[in-house]
Amino acid sequence: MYEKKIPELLDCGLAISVKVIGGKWKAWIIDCIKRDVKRPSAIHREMNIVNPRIINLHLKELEEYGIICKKVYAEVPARVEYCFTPVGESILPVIQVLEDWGNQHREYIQHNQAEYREDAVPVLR
Amino acid sequence: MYEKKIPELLDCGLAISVKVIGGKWKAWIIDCIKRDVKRPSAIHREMNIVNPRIINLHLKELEEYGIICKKVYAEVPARVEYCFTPVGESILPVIQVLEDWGNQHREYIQHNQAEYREDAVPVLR
DNA sequence: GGAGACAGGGAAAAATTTATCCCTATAAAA
DNA sequence: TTTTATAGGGATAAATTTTTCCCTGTCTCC
Repeated sequence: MYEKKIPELLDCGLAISVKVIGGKWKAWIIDCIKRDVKRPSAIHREMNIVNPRIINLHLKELEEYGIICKKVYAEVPARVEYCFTPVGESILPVIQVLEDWGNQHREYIQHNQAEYREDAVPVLR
Repeated sequence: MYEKKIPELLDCGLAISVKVIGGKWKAWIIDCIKRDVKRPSAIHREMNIVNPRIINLHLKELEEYGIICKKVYAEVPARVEYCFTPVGESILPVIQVLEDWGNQHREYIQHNQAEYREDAVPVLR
């Protein structure tokens, strides 16, 4: 387990939010659970381009934050399911807002970035 | 300038949004500009715990995405100001949503994380 | 002339996150 | 008995982001 050398600044609400949903694959994972793909193996199957190890790390992180809840059933082989906590439910509409904004401006942003040239910045008088 | 070795996946809107606001200090920078702290030197003064170099990198990134617009005035010494583009304006309420959610659940999340213990996960029958 | 404010960036190191590889272990099915 | 599915993690490497250090200039003020 990696130990941070520089303490995080979590004084602002946005830092908290970004910490929760900012990981590379967290959004996808959350989306899986939202669609009832809630067992580790099922999530791994759907997110087959992502290393399962990473998915597990993200799941554990979300669990630590209290966004998702891990249920271990006493079956053999063990069955595990993740579901949202109430706070986890409450972040879903927030994610939807981000999703919508991103979809609405994807082209603009990608176009800008592709076309960007330092020398194009105009000098005003 | 660092060149990515693995192409980004920007197929989902959330990935776009996180890309735009996900940098370590972007939120603070955006907040500065929102409060009319828009000159590099002024931003550097306010964000004095952050290395100016980093702030400049983030500013350039936001400019590339078309979130902020750089104005260079033909004065000596050169005066530079950043302001929002229309798309930049449109992300402000999104950030507010994140800010609000984070503030609302900061304690819960930090408490959970502090208390988290693997062995506390119950086994269901 | 020297100090400080202004805007900016290269090179390299450090920190952090993500990825790969290869293990453990149990039980059902082939 | 070997394979497959389940869940999971250690060690290490690679990729990425963030940080530090130290430069370049111009102009104003003392």
